[in-house]
Amino acid sequence: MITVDMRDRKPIYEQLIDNIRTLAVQGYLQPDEHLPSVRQLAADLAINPNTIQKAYAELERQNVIYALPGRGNFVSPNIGAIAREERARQLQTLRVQLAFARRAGVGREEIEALLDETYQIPTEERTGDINE
Amino acid sequence: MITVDMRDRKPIYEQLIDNIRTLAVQGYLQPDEHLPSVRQLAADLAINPNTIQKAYAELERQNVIYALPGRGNFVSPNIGAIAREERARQLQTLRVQLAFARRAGVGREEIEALLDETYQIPTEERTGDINE
Amino acid sequence: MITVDMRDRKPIYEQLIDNIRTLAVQGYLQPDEHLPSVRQLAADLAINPNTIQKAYAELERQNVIYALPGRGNFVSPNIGAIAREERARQLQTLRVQLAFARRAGVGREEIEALLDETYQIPTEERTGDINE
Amino acid sequence: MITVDMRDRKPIYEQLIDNIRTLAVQGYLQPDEHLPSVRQLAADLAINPNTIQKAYAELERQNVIYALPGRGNFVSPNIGAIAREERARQLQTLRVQLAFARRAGVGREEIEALLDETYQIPTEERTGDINE
DNA sequence: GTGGTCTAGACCACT
DNA sequence: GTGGTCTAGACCACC
Repeated sequence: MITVDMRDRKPIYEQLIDNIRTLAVQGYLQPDEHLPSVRQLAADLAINPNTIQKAYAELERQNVIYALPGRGNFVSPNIGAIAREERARQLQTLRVQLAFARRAGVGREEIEALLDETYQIPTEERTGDINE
Repeated sequence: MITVDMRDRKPIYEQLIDNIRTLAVQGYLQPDEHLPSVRQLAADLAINPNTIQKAYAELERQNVIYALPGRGNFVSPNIGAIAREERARQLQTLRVQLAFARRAGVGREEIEALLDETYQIPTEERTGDINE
Repeated sequence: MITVDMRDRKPIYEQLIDNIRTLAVQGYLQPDEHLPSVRQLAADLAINPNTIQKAYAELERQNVIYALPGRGNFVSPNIGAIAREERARQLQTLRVQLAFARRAGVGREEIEALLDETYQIPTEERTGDINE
Repeated sequence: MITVDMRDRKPIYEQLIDNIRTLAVQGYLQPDEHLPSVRQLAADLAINPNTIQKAYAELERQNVIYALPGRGNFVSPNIGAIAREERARQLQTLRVQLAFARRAGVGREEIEALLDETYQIPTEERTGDINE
């Protein structure tokens, strides 16, 4: 689901880019899937069509989508490879950052806590065995 | 204990910087503690004094140690505060990087594996007690 | 023009750092301008390449220049912003120091004299036109 | 005249120290001159006597004044020498700072402007010749 | 060719 | 003894 948060200080077109990119990279969008048209999405989100166009243009530049003039915008057929590259890069960066954090004296428990925070596991699920 | 690995492609002086910085930041070195002299450490590690000097100079620039010419090199008295700032900065960077990794589709299990790798839990301990 | 004074008690590499930094900050060096190679400058100034290398390394750490291994050393493209920040910082420090000096009983005439000394106005120019 | 500014974020006893030190160093107080008693000054400034005492104690430690128990506090007979040392030190520091500022690209006119600001010459006095 | 690292050996100023 | 600077000469990886 594509959404935007007007109160967020991040520009709307950046929210759109991150949003669609994440959906594509995480496999929620299929290769060559037809994306909503600029006008349609602008109407749905009550946003200026120019903003949508700006986001689509940047996504095309990133090879995440491609445009067929007069037909619409589609998810790149290479989206799988792009996703794999992105994953590998983030994983490598994370490996390095973990080493830095450990060297700075950060304990494993603290990182586990960050993980809980990042993956947003509600307290009920985590401590569910109390009531089972 | 200060050591260097000649086979490591990382420069010796960088190994020394990271090594001593970690010792100081993790509390193994006391504030104002007297470090081995340039010549002494060079002899102990079978390394040229210039290389030790290069490492000590950079550590002084980072405010991790301070030098009294004619007296020796000493752990900075502010080392505690420096360590805390470093920890906070690395933790914040890690939080951001974890969010990026998750958005790229990295699963929590993969990060747990990286954690095992980072904190160097021997394979025996990690898998042994599960099914035995 | 980059020069060094062997008779000066200030270390050669510090002279080089100050010298090049001043040239860059005052706009005599263009962003991304190619600096003399380590060996070339060493030959020109009749100085050991290691000393040049030490100066270049510190300038890179200060973000005044950047190195492309195998290509050479270049003036930082951000040199303009770096110069502006430096100027503002020095001006503020000077403002504080002037207040201290005045409180210590230093008169304005003495500071004017220091200014003449600092900006090296030849005696002829300074006194000549007053009574002539 | 000894004054304090309650709204200033600088501690009152530091204001007192700077204030009295400046008066002594600038020659407004004579060697061996009798300073107001702790109680008298406390009453005049509507300040706790302990604060006055703390300031007098620090000034005695700096050899700016000396205390005769039961008699009172007096300006040090060496105040002249102390003032000269202080002046010389501030002048030297200023000389160095001026060199730094010049190297950062600060022009002489800017420093002249700072001087006007520091020595607080009202515009009327400076441009007095307009109405003379 | 370039920057970057390391070694060996020397000298200085300071404690 | 200590840190700090400098030289001379070598080797590596990269372009």
